[in-house]
Formats: sequence, C-alpha cells, structure tokens
Amino acid sequence: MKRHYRIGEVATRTGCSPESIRHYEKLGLLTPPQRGEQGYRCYDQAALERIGFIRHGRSLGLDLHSIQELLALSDNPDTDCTAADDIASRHLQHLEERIVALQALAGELRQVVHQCRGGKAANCRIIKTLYDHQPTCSERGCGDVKA
Amino acid sequence: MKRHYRIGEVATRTGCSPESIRHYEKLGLLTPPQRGEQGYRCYDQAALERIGFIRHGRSLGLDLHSIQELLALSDNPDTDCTAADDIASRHLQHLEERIVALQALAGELRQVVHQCRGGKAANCRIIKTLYDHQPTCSERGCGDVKA
DNA sequence: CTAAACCCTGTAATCGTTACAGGGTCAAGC
DNA sequence: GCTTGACCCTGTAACGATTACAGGGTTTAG
Repeated sequence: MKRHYRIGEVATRTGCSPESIRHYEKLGLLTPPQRGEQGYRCYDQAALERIGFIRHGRSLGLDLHSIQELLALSDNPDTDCTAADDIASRHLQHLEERIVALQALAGELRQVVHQCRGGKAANCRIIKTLYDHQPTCSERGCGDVKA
Repeated sequence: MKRHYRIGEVATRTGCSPESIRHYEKLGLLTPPQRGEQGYRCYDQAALERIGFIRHGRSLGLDLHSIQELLALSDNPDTDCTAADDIASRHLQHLEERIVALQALAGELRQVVHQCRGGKAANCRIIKTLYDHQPTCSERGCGDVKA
C-alpha cells in the first residue's frame, strides 16, 4: 500500500483532473498538501478520500460552497449535523423544481418538434412559435431555466 | 401606438434587462439600432419582436448560439428549415437526458435526506455516504450533471 | 439648482472546469 | 551526451449568460 501520491496519480484514482484538485486547494476545500522532491504536491490517503468526498458531492450536483460546508461539519465531528441535512434537503428540493421545470420545457418543445420537416423557414412552425409573444411556460412563471 | 422605444422601455416590455439587450447586440443577435437624441438606442416594433423571440428561446433553455441560428433562418425565409427542426430536436433530447440524470440524483439524495436529524456530524449518514467511494450514480456512468 | 432616473461605454464578477503559456525535473532510449 | 516525452509548477484566460460595477453624460421633476 503506497503512502504518497503525486497529483497525476490522485487524478486517475479519483477521476478528478489535476486542475480541479489545484482549484479545490485554492478555494480552501483541500488543505495545501506537503511538498516533496521538486516541490511537487504529495497527497496521502486522507486527501484521496477528501477528494472522493468532493467528487461524490459534485456528482450529486452540489455546488462547491455546499460541499465546503459539509466538509467543515465532517472536520468537526462534535457539531450538530442538522446543517448537513438542511443542505441535502435544500438541494433535493432544488433538483425537484428543476425537474418539473425541465419537463415543462420538454413538453413545450415536443409540441413544435417535427412540425416543419422539409418546409421553408417562412412557414416554419418552430420559428413562428418562438415569435409568439407569450410562451406558455413563462405564463406559468417558470422563468429562465438553465438547460 | 408608439414608434420608438428606448432601451429601458424595451426592457420592461420584454422582461429582458438592458444589459442583456446590449449583450445580444454585441453578439450579433440584434442589429445595432438607430441612435436618437443623445446617442440613446432607439428600438422599433420589429426589434421588440426579435427580443421576444430571443427571450422565448432562452426560456425554453436554448443557448444563444442556437437562437442565433434560428434567427438566421427567420431572416432568410426561403431557406430550408430542417435546421430549425434539428436544433429543437437536439435540444429536446438534451432536456430528456438531463431530466433522467436529475431524477437519478434526486433519488440518490432522497435516500440520505432526513437520516441524521439531531445527531452529531461524526455519525451523520449524509457525510458518511459522501465519503463512500463509489457513488451509485457514477457507477451508472451519469457523471457530473449541472444542477 | 439639485436629486433621481435614465442612458452611454468598458470592465470585472459569478460558477466550475478546461486550456493555455512559459517554465522546471526526471526517466528511457538513441 | 542528448533528446524526447511525461510529468509537475505557477498564473492567466477562456467557456456561457447574466449581473454589477466604475465613471461619465442628459433629462426631468421637485
């Protein structure tokens, strides 16, 4: 079992690019690791797990700020972890709202797709719909959705 | 019926901020409008409709590049509009994939939420799960999802 | 005559990641 | 020895769309 990993090996083991790892360090999610040999970053097992934690959080769609809060809780095991539940709950709710919004968008798109095959732009249903001045979705108050 | 609108009025009428309108102009989605009085931008009805087109596209989650392509089709009414259908279809497929991914994320989150009420961080189910080194979702190859 | 409400331009911030530029170090192969 | 390639370092800029400034000018209402 190896003790020390340079950033490239950490990258392949965690599926996290070296750039991202350095980025996390700059943001304070990772404490600067020891430097060995020629000033190369030298990570230990704990750092690997911490990066895994971050990647798992990211794969769940959490932003780095939330992950940082979760890591802070993890670093202080005596803390009340209600905050962790709040973060996860808030994010879950956010996801559910996004899903509903995206489904509305998809529904609206399905109504216009495949309606203009082979025609001229002048008669294109899609283009006409976009010029329509009140989109159904924003009537419902969906607003802009990153998609 | 008014003929000319300054950027602020266009903003309130279209729900598009003045900054965004100037941004669209810089990107070439809007042709630079005439300037009146003290060099203020002076929009006509056609420009209003064009901005409405862009906003509707954005509210559907289309990116500005796709919207620009759609506007180009609209500007050339004799063009074959298959490209419009392609853009809409591609985007719809993209949305559907995103929905599936987000649903997977939400499902994974639901399994950990409300599992640590009132406890200490040391025993927090959420934090423990994040340290778990193989998230179910990335096993399935979902990868990172903007959420 | 002054304060608020507009408008202008240009630049920088946001978020997370990637891609550079410009440099150093090391190992293998010729 | 000397080159090539694979690493590593730092710092900066790009991506996309929007927002927020700074620093300036004009008009209008009080």
